[in-house]
Amino acid sequence: MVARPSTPLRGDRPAHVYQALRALIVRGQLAPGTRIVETEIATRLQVSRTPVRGALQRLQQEGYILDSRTPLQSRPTVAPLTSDDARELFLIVAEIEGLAARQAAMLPIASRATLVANLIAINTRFERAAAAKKQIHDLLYELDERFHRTYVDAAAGVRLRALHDVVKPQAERYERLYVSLLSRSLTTSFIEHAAIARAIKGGDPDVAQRAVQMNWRNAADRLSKVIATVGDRGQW
Amino acid sequence: MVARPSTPLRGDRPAHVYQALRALIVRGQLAPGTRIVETEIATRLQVSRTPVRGALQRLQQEGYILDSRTPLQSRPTVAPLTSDDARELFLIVAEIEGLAARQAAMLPIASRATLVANLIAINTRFERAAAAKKQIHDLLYELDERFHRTYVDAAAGVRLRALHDVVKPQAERYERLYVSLLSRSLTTSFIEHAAIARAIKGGDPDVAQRAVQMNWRNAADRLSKVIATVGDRGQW
DNA sequence: GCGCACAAAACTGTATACAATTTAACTCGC
DNA sequence: GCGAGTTAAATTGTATACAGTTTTGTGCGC
Repeated sequence: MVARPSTPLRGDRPAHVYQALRALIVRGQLAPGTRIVETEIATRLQVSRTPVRGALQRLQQEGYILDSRTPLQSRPTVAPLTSDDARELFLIVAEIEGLAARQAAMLPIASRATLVANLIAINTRFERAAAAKKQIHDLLYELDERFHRTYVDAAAGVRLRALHDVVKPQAERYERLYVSLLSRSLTTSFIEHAAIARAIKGGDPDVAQRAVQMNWRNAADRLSKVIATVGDRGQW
Repeated sequence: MVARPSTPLRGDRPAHVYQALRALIVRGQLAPGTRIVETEIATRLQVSRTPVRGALQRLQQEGYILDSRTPLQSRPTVAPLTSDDARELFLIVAEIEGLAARQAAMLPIASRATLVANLIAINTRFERAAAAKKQIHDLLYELDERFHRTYVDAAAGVRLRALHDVVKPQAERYERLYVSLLSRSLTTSFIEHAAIARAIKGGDPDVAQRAVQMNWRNAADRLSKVIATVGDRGQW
């Protein structure tokens, strides 16, 4: 009897709008700088403005949307992608995941062994994908992401994981945009991942934390250089 | 002509509700575990449910409010205060402020000198307040908070500062609750602060970062022990 | 043709009405 | 008296109406 089966259920509408919009922003279909209009989104997604409003507030708080305030009024736009922002974001991820790795290294020996085995397995696939003649960017991204998520999920508490869930996807905006430009440095990534796995296995919190920080700080350097070359997006 | 001069202006209502509720939660007037009802708050603050809704969503995302989900429904309650949560929260603050200190140590020498002078000045007042016969808890808290905020504001970028603004106030819930129990360890805090200032002055990022992390990790240890003794609040 | 003034349209903030669903209360039977 | 079932109250999710602002468009004077 329902008009369209895809209509989100009561209670899921805000989440639905949130995910739809976030996907559009992360994948670049909503370009940086684009103005966002509540009514337009509401119409397109077949819901009222109320759930849209909730989703927009969340996106804004998480940093996907900015208030481009003219004199004294808020007008939401898609956040731009800049070299400075990329660097800062990656450094923050370095700390969050570094803390997770630190706690992973303090896990009891049994769970640590399982975790390390998983990490090595993922990294092996990562190596193969990076060495392939024809690199599949989506796969490479997916494996890198999964590697990091594995030890975060294994060791982080609720708060740290929540923070990770909010911050990490924003790095995806940059990673997806520049993954083709960064594929050269994937061998380095593989080596750094191996170091992380070794450190967690060794059980030294400081070493594990530093290994992760190193990985992300290097990525921050590489990425911000690339962006500075190619030029910022959504900023003029 | 307006009924009450205190009525918030158009556009400020959600922020107003947010701050009012957050203050109530942080100061413990809204006890952990308390059920939060939209209509009740709307009535009390003389606004409609719409701005209340926005404020609640934000509070929830930031961790002040939880969804105590019965079968499949969301029912917001004030988040409990537990030993585990305190520890995790403080460890996260350690990383965020550690990163800020790291970047403070990389500031140009001139701004660094000013910053360090400010830090030392604040810490001197802190020492005096801690040594006073009759400790004023509010003042001690305020000085500690200002010490850390000083180098964060001086060195952190927009993203890191935003993160700090969201995470740090939550630590306040614990600090205020247990400040009387922790006042014994204030001398230690003074020494740790001095170490932080020295490290930033020295210009070594790693040392500065570690000094801050040490400060917060120690605080995490002390606090979680105290809580474990006294017992968790809002959890049963 | 250019700029300024005014009017119209668009958009957001807020309030409120309505619907769906959960929670509480109450009654009836045992 | 106690429990199950049923009904009433409360609460949230959603939509929509309305008001205040900002933006856009248009025409007039110069």
